[in-house]
Amino acid sequence: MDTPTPAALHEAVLGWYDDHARELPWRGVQASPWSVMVSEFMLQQTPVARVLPVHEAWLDRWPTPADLAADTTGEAVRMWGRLGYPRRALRLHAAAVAIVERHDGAVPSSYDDLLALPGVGDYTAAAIASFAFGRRHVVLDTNVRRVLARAVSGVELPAPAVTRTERDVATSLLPDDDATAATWAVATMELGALVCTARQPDCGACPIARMCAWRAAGFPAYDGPPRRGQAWAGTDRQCRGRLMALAREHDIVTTAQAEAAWPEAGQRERCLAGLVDDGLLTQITPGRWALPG
DNA sequence: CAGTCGTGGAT
DNA sequence: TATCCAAGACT
Repeated sequence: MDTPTPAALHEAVLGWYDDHARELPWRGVQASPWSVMVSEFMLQQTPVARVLPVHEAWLDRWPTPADLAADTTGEAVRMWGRLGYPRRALRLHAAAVAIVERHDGAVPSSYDDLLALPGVGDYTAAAIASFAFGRRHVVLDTNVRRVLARAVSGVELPAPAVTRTERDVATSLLPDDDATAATWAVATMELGALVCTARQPDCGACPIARMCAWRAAGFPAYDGPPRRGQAWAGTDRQCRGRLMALAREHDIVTTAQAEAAWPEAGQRERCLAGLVDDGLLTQITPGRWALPG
C-alpha cells in the first residue's frame, strides 16, 4: 500500500471529483446560499433523488428566506411533502424567520451564526459555510466518516457517534486554504456517496484504493458495537406519519379519518397530541385538526 | 448519551 | 420478505 499522505489523498480525490462530480441544483456558481441551505435541510437523512423535485419547487415558491418567513409553517409542512421528518420543515421555516430578524434576510456565512439557527447542527453549519461561502471547515457527514474510516483507519464503518479521534483525523487532512478545503469537503462526500458506499463499495473506481487501509487489511468486517435498527411497524413514528399524510391530503382531518388511519385509540390520541405539541398540527375544534395556519 | 423522529428504494 | 440505509438535529 502506498503511504496515504494528505497531499496524495488530496490530489487523488480532488482529481476524481473534477471528473465525476454530479451536477446538482445546489452546486455551482449560480446556486444561492439559500439554495444550499435548503438542500442541506432536505438532505438530512434523505437521499438526493428524493430531494431534487422538492428542492426545485421550494425555491420556486420561496426564492429567499424572507419569502418563506412571510408564509405559514403549515404551507412549509405541506410543501415538504413526503421527504420525512417534517419537523425539519418547521425548523427551516424558523431558521428563515431568524435570518430575517437577525441577519437582514441574508443567510449568514459564519459557522457560529449558522449553528445558532434552528435545525442547524455541527454538520449543517459546516456544510453551508463551506459549500455556500467557501470557508474552511471539517465537514463530517456519514459519507466522509465512512471514507475516512476505511481509507485511514482501516475499518469498514465508523462508530455510531463521532469520536474525538475521528474529528482529529478529519482535521489533520483538511487542506490549508479555504477554497481547496471546501472542494475537499464536497469531494470526499461525493466519493462516499458514489463509490465508497455502505453496501457495495466500488473499489475498482476509487481514486484512493491504492492508499486504502481497509483494502490493505483485507476488508475486515465491521466489529464495533451493534448498530441499532429502527423499529417501524406499530411505532409512534408510523402513526405520526399516517396522521401527517392525512393532514397533507385534506384541509381538515376529522376523528373519523384519524380512526380509519390508525385504529388503536390510545396511541392515536397520544400521537395527535404530540403533533400538536410539536407545531405540526393545530386542533381547530374538538375532533378536528389541520396543518398550522 | 441513547432514544426519538419519516419515508421509500434497494438488496 | 425483512433489513438496511439515505448530506442529522434535538432532548
